[in-house]
Amino acid sequence: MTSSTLSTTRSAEVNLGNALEDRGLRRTTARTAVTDRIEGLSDAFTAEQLCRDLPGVGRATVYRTIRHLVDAGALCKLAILDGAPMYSIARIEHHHHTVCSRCGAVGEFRHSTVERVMRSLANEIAGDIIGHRMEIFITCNSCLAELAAGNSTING
Amino acid sequence: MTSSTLSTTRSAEVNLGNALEDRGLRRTTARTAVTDRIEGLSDAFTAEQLCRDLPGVGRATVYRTIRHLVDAGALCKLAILDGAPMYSIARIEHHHHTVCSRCGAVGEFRHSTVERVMRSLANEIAGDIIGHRMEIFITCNSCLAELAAGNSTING
DNA sequence: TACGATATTGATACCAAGTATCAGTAAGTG
DNA sequence: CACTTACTGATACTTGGTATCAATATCGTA
Repeated sequence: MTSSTLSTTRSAEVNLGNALEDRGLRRTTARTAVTDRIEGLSDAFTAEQLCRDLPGVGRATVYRTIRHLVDAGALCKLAILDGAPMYSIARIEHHHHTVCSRCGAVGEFRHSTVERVMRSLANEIAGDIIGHRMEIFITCNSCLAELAAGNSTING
Repeated sequence: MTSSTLSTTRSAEVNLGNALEDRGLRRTTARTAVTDRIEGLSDAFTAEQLCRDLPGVGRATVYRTIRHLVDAGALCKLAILDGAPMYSIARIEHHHHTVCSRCGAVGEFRHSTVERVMRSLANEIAGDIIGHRMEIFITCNSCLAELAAGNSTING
């Protein structure tokens, strides 16, 4: 649903099929079904969700394709505290995620200060920094709107 | 093994048993075994690890106790990208984690700039920020030392 | 365009992590 | 001590994901 307002650089150049081909993988109908589906999604997704959406493609193939895409750097894998990992198309080179804790919508953002902080932390951390991950938990705008509009949808 | 050099505020006041009692839970032998074991660990751990260490305590009880401790805020749960979530005693009020991607050692650190960045991000993110998580992936000092010392241990 | 080596598929079985169930047991109370 | 209630843990189950492997699709080449 809502994605972060900033840095939603939805570059048209994202092509998951090419990402696979670039790794020497064949362009098969099953893989195309998976990549097309992913490209059609606006939000982050789980592997199981994709399996449900593509009953014609075997579970193993869905999982394998996702793994290839992650290896290719075309998808990024998000560790979710409770529940299965989620994946989102890596449209932005290095970025972080917002996760709405009400509806689960995931957005991407980039903030140069975060990178600067990382560099300054290098002096204080024992060991070599090889990467980082940051997730910001939010209540997204559409959820805030729903909540403001009389909580009509929350009675489950 | 190695934990981050900074902010290892190993305050003696940490008592997981009390944390459970404060929530109205009984102080049973099984729970005491679990909390004692956790307090004896210097590193973050997984639930399965704890089960192996405590063959006298049922799996269900280990998992239940961990869940209670997390709910009580006495343990923090770390989402690991590949593998089971890890837990560490929440010694520091708000902190982040370093995870050695070679040996898995988890350290804690706190950095005021991170918090300041969060506040500045509030203006740029669509929605209400309700929390964040940051993990820094490192190669820890002891792994660096091992690597430097002729890679003798890496042949598995 | 047909051939054939090779990559891919997907049904199945499997594994690991974690939860629900529930009869039996332990804690705490009077 | 008796009794209520919380807790335990063996078991069975669920979920997320991977290994296997015979059958099949791809794609470079003749």
